[in-house]
Amino acid sequence: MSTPRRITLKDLARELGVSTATVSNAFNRPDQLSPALRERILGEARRLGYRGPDAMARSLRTGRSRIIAVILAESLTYSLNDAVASEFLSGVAEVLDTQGHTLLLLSSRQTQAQFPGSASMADGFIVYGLMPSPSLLESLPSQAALVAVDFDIEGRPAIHVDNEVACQAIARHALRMPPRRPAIVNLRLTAEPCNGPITASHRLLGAEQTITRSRLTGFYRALAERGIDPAGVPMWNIEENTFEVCAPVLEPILDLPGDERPDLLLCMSDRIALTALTLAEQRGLRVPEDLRITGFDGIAEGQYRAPRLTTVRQDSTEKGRMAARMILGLTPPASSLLATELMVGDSCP
Amino acid sequence: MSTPRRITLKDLARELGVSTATVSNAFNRPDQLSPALRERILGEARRLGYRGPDAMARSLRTGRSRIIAVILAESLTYSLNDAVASEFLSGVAEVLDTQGHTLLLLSSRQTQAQFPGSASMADGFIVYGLMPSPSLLESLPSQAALVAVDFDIEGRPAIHVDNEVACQAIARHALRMPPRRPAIVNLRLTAEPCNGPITASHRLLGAEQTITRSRLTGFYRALAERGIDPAGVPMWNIEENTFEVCAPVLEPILDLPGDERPDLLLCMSDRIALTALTLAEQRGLRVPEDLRITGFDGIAEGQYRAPRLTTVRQDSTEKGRMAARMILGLTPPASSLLATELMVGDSCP
DNA sequence: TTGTACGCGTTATCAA
DNA sequence: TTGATAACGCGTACAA
Repeated sequence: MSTPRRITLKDLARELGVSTATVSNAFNRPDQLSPALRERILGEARRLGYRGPDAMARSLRTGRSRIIAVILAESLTYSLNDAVASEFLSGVAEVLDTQGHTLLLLSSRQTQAQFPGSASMADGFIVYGLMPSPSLLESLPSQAALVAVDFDIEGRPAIHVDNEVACQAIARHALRMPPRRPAIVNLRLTAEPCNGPITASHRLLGAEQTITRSRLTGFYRALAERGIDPAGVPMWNIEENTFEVCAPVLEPILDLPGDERPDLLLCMSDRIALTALTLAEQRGLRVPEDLRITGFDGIAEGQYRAPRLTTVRQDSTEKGRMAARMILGLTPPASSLLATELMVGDSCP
Repeated sequence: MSTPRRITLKDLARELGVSTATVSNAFNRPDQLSPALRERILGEARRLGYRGPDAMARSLRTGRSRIIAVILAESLTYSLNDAVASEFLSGVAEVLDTQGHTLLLLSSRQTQAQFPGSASMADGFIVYGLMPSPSLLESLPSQAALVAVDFDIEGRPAIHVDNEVACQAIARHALRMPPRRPAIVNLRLTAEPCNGPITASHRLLGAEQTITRSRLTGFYRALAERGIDPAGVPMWNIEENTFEVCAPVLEPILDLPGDERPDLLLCMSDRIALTALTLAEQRGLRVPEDLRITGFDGIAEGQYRAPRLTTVRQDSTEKGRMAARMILGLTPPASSLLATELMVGDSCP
């Protein structure tokens, strides 16, 4: 018995009595050979069960894999369950699909110190949400295309949302009705991990490290405009944008006696705001009468419920599309800023 | 100026005056050379900026890419925003990560008739949710590892949840309090796409084509046990598990006059059930007093709200882990069945 | 313990 | 329009 080896382009060429170059052309450049010969080659290929040029060999030869990698800041488990990250990926996938490219998912939070070797096959990298550790970044092919999203990498194009303007706008809206006790719930803002109140002893991350710092600046501007001293507004911090992590931070706030409890919660994400909403409902607090709540993101879950969430919508899908177009060279690699949209719902009319 | 060509293993070997085999071994088989030499090689590699063996060349040589592809039934846009699919992917990613493998995302619903060529680089394929078209399946490398999830592919291992038993259990629970007008809301059950009532003229898909057929069988068994003729229970069908598609189907049901409106809705997914819950609340219907609702899946969104959803929890994450272990050969390739858990919430106490 | 030499399957170049 | 041939960068028998 001969070994049932997989059939290759070379086998096919030998079988047909033509050169490998011609077979290759039959698959890749139809204009380079006569239609008749091409037909004969394709027919024989089908007959012999040859599926076309091997992807790995082609990649080695051409130096391109037609794979684009997205490097997510959080674990895949978190990112895949997060509406904002998921929408972003949708946008990326949409463009890649139409361009015959394929999507590889990577995470900065992984068990290994380096990316798996297979990661470096990608033709380009979209880095989402957070600067990976320098060593991770080093392990990427140095000349690969790279686009940063929601943060900056020196010398690379970045895609941002105008966080500061957006937060100033939503805070302005909320402050049109003066709150007695406004409060801010931040997301990953402290230098050291912290789930709870932010005190004077906490150092905050800089604007180049986290988008939420820009959001806070927006809130502060609006507060100052209304003559409210931002320093007097109590703040809390949350490390992970999930119900499980948000709830224990928010519960004590809502359980404060009525004359200490905030009557306006400016939240840095819809997940935080929705968690607050759920917990408020469980406690019989009326929204917006007893408590007004604003979010950030504009995720579906906040809009398909009653009361609808007042929030700022960022078009994560479009952000993904932009990143993908840029990484594929469909768009010149230049940093850009996406606009946001204030969405007035029922949680803060 | 010489071209700044990327440095290769061969360059490194020449530079050091050792053979390529030795350099290769320094990276891949530390035991095959003296520690001293290995140190020298690794050091020089760092100095010259050599990042280790090229992934494509290695893949061509070894025939393995350390990439595992997941083929999703729906579009990536849908799948990434669906809690059940996302959890499944989390489970897959978790195992792949610990094994130094990488995750490629593919969808059966794409613009092209064939998968992009890069898809065939994957060492294995996890096919999730639905049989892809035969031509798509054909375009996969014939000898690649393959695992089906939530449906069957002849001659391949499959991973299932016990849909029938689960649905019989939850219907049994619901029917302990006899409903006056029970109804069933199905998901992708009709042979022809249908968003609305299912009539006698509709053909239904078979159990080998869709898991929801098994779910229906479970409901029917429980109904028959209670002496209710399943044929008399009105059914609706929904094609896509999103709020946008569910709502227009459910609204007319909830808008029926009180003496025609169902008082028990057996839903085939949590998304359907949650949409019904939201719409019911908007209409001032009391749940569970006026309307009892059950779901399927056990997604977080249904448990972190009031009233909590009565549902069946399937462990999608574990399903993903199993699929990944099997595709990596950590587990023998054999079909298996996951247990589910009845979760009694407030929507149908 | 280290080196030689071949082949993995393809595409690009150049010549016919 | 087609063919011959040299890379692409690496892994691994096998020999030394």
